Amino acid sequence: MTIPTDDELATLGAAFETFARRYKLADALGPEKPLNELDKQTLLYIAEHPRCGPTDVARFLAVANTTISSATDRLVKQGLLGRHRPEGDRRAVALQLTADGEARARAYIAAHYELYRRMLGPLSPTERTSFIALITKIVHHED
Amino acid sequence: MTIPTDDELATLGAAFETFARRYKLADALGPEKPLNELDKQTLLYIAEHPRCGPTDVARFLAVANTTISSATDRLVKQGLLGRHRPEGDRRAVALQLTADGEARARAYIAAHYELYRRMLGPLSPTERTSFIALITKIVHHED
DNA sequence: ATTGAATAATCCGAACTTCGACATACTTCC
DNA sequence: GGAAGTATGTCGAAGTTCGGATTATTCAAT
Repeated sequence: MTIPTDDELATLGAAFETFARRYKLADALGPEKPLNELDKQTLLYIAEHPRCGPTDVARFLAVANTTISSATDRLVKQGLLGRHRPEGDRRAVALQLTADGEARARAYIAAHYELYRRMLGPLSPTERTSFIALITKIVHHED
Repeated sequence: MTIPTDDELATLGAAFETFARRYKLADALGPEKPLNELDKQTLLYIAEHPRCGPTDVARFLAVANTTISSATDRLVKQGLLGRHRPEGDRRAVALQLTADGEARARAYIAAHYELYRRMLGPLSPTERTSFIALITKIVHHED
């Protein structure tokens, strides 16, 4: 493999910094008070993994179990999440979003999509396809 | 402007999520205790803007002034940063990294570069150039 | 069947972080 | 000289994360 030049790396780094700074979710979606980052990630994970347990979330987000316990507490308190004891294993807890929680998750996803649209805006359709292909290639590579 | 398809957006979103999760700085650089995110950003900003003031940092990082006050306190306490009263305006404070601070900043930058190298690894030289050009185009666009 | 280890989740308290209100020191502008 | 404005810091309240104990349940092995 040829080695990227320092120049290339510097350009990429500068681009990423601006990227991260500019394309930030404006989390003032409505009258509801915004969730902190962990709670948002938790909400989104549960949206995609209904009836998962706190430990699954903790592993995925790489935080302590007790931290997820706090996060789910906050989400329950805000009426976005329900905790249920499944029949099979009564030690466990199955997390599931309420209707409000689902709506909130959908709103976040919509906001993400809007962000992606803005990102892709400056690119032509060909460039867009190319960009998506390249980043997908980067991500799909195991290392 | 043609509109990106939902499919494209979904692919891009999935890629970004994996991207953010995978390419995360392992901040265990050495025997020193790792800096928290804000302190790291502060360190890097000061590295690039020597003799800047706390308010500059606060504006750039979009946090309260007192928060930067705490962050610089921590950095000073760890011997990475010095505060000086400039002659011109004695209300102000000029922030400047110590030798240790500079070394630490260089280490972070090196770690970033290493990360970028790993990212670009799966791409051919042509693809690499293309990717960097595309992301630069996205970022340079005013919207 | 019983007991002991393993597992899922939570409670509790310590440490840390962020930030708003207020305070302090200095500068600038009449 | 004094009022108003600017740069920064102090202090305390509120919120967050996490390790260590605790509770409840399941599993495994006798």
